[in-house]
Amino acid sequence: MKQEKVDRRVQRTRQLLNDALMALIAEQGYDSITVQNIIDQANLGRSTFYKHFLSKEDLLFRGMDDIIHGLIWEVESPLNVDKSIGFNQRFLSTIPLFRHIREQHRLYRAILGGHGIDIIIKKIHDHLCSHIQERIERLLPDGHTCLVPPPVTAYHIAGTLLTLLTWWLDNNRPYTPETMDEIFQELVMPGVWSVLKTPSTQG
Amino acid sequence: MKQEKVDRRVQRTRQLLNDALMALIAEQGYDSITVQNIIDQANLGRSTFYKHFLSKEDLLFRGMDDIIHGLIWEVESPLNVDKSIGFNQRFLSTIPLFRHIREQHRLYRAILGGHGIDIIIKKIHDHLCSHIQERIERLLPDGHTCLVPPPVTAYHIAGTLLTLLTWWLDNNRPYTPETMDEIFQELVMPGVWSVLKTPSTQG
DNA sequence: TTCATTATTGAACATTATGTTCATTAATAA
DNA sequence: TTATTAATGAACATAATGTTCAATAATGAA
Repeated sequence: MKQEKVDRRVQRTRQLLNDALMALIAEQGYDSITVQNIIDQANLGRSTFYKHFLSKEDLLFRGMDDIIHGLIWEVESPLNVDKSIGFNQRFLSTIPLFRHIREQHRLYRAILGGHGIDIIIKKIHDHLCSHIQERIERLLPDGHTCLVPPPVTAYHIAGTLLTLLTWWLDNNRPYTPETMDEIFQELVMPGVWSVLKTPSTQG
Repeated sequence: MKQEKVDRRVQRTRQLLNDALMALIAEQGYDSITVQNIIDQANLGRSTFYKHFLSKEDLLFRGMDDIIHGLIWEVESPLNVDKSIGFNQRFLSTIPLFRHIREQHRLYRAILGGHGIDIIIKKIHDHLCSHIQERIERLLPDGHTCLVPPPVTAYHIAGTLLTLLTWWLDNNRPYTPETMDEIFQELVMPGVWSVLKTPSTQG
């Protein structure tokens, strides 16, 4: 039902600019990139760039949805969702996530690592947060109160995931995705179960 | 034993520039600050700025040691160090840390919050890391192997601390430092004890 | 194929911030 | 008091941003 017929040239130009940006990010990081670099890489005219985007930030923002959806999909993928999940079952497998990141580790290292891209990290964190919060709420019995409010717990889990990912990328991925998942389960989940199981009034 | 006699004018100028930067960071965040803003705020000439610093980054880098030492001191403070600490005692109280941050929350929010300053966050994380790693090693029996290597665990703890701090600052500090410490102990420490107590070969 | 429409091009331009230079003025230490 | 050193501010060079416009090329629809 799509009636948006975008001119072939427009599609091509946007694609070229987006690819150019991603290539440059993976190559030299984000901060030092200039509009000139981008149009050189894409081999397009200066005015063409500004016909389509306001700035390199604008190009980044509109392109990052692809990256983020690709990443979130790995967390949300049907294989990871178990509707009958309970307190003693696995809450979240991070194996697909680590595998996905490994496949494009140069790009993800530029985004998450050492001098990462703030705004994307924040967006990824936001998405992870709301997804994890949903999982927590789906899992809690009605009227159950926790020692720590679920939004804080979700924020914490998303944060630890990003921290482990960052460490992994900055240290050249010394462990397999499977091992990283084990580390996540052992290091993060005990505290999470602890605050989810324990109501404010100890019981 | 200090034989460095720095000209009064030099001290004054550097102090003014540093104060100006901190005030601007707390007021409008770091990214949008220009050298012009800084010298306007400090009420100094343009060439004076470049006599002392190479760029606003340079000014930030040389000034941030004060911030970082102020913060790290709260974690390392004698009250927090217990040489006889053992597996079942408190590993780290974060109360002084949250109190310290609360005192300068505008500055710290600009540094750690929403659009924080990457390079400082990284530096703080590095310092926390090595401090926490020392604590872990001081605490482990000789020859004890852990399920997760202590450097990873230290990296994780430092990350969670910064995550909780960031959440706290970005949400206008809804809880007391004491409550935040409780959250830290309940959410983070169970996993940490779990991986420290458990050797690679389960025992 | 034709042709009106729309996108790309590149050069020129205005603007803004950076970083340097230097002669003049002012503050400092001794 | 005085030699030394710092601050000043205006002028300048540089580099990146973002805009404009007339000429050219690609596109889609008939």
